[in-house]
Amino acid sequence: MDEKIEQHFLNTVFASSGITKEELKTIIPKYSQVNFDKNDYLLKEGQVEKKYWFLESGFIRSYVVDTEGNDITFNLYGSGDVIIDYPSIFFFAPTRENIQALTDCVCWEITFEDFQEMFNCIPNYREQQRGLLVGSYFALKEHSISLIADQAKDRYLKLMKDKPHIIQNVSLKHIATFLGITDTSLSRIRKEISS
Amino acid sequence: MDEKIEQHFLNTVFASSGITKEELKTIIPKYSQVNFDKNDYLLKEGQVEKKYWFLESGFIRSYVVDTEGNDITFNLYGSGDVIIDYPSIFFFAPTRENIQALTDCVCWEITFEDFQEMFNCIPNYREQQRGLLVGSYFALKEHSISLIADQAKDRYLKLMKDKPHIIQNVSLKHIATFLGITDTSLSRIRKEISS
DNA sequence: AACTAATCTTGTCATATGGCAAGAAGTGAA
DNA sequence: TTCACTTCTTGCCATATGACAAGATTAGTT
Repeated sequence: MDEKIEQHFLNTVFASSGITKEELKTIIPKYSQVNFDKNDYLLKEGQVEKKYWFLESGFIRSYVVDTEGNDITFNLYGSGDVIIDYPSIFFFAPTRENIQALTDCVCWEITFEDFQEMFNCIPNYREQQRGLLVGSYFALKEHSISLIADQAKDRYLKLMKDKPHIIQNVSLKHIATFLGITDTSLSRIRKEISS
Repeated sequence: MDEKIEQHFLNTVFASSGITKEELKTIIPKYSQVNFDKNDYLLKEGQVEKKYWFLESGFIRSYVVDTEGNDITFNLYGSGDVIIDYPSIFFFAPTRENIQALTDCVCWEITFEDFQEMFNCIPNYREQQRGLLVGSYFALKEHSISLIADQAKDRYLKLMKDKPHIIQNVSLKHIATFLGITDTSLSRIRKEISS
């Protein structure tokens, strides 16, 4: 059992937090592994999310379709990322996002109930989760600011720096809408950078 | 006492929900009136928000200063809006926003503790708050999508439709950064629309 | 009223990005 | 392999928006 926990993907997730090995024995069993095939949906618009996920391997994107029918990538996820839709999970609201696997994926799922219970009872877990969730919220906020303040090229360079594995594994058109530009423009930006 | 409650600004806020008069007698006393002068800060970057507000009258903006020193308006608030910073209040994280009164303001403040207690104990309150908070979160999300998918002119028209009082009372430069454009461009958009 | 500062408008020009379409390259299926 | 399909690149041109600077207008202060 101990060895099993030590090898566990979630062990690496919780590694740099103050969570003890004893606590891990309580925490890790609350997570269950879920595998998604390429193109599977984790969540579809209108559903209520009652759980959230850690992505161990694979790539996932969330997107919305706006009133004019544009498919816009709202977020891109790679190994180690948390996949969560806040209003859905915290306020039981039907989501407006679609979350879809871009490749085969291995995820670790936890229900909101289990999350809440541990959040209340295990201070180290609380601290770790707090940091994680805040981080993921801020990333979205900063991306939104970047759409206003930065050039497309700078946004691309930032993404390259922060999430190189995304750049290498997600198709250009999805990255483009995430960055708020067309695939044509992104292709040109790539060319410019490579020279 | 009853009359006092009926005239109350918060009464109008809760009016269209299923909240009963009896419940209002519990709820309203948890809110306290706070007045801000023009230019006062409700929250400064780095602080932890332990409460949130309803804005009865006046105008407020939240902004961030990005790495290049640009002042970017993140949100604009008018009468009836909720002023809240999610990660700060739900995860006790230091905020990255500055929230500042643009005019003298009358606000109604509630602590997170009181909010939580009533959220748990009063189902009608829970429903009402859920709708409110989800709405305010979605508005930000849709704004972010609009920055990608829509022309600046369309964003302006949308704001004009949704929050005409903001257009009329907030300075052009703040509206411009909120819409993700320069004040020069917004001035031209206004001219174009008026003709 | 007079003065200063802030806000808004307008002109000229530069440039980032989009729209469209053709071709190239890569991918998957039979 | 071959064929269809998607993805990516590239060219040409249009256009939305920005940068900068000069006035005009408005608001705030003494």
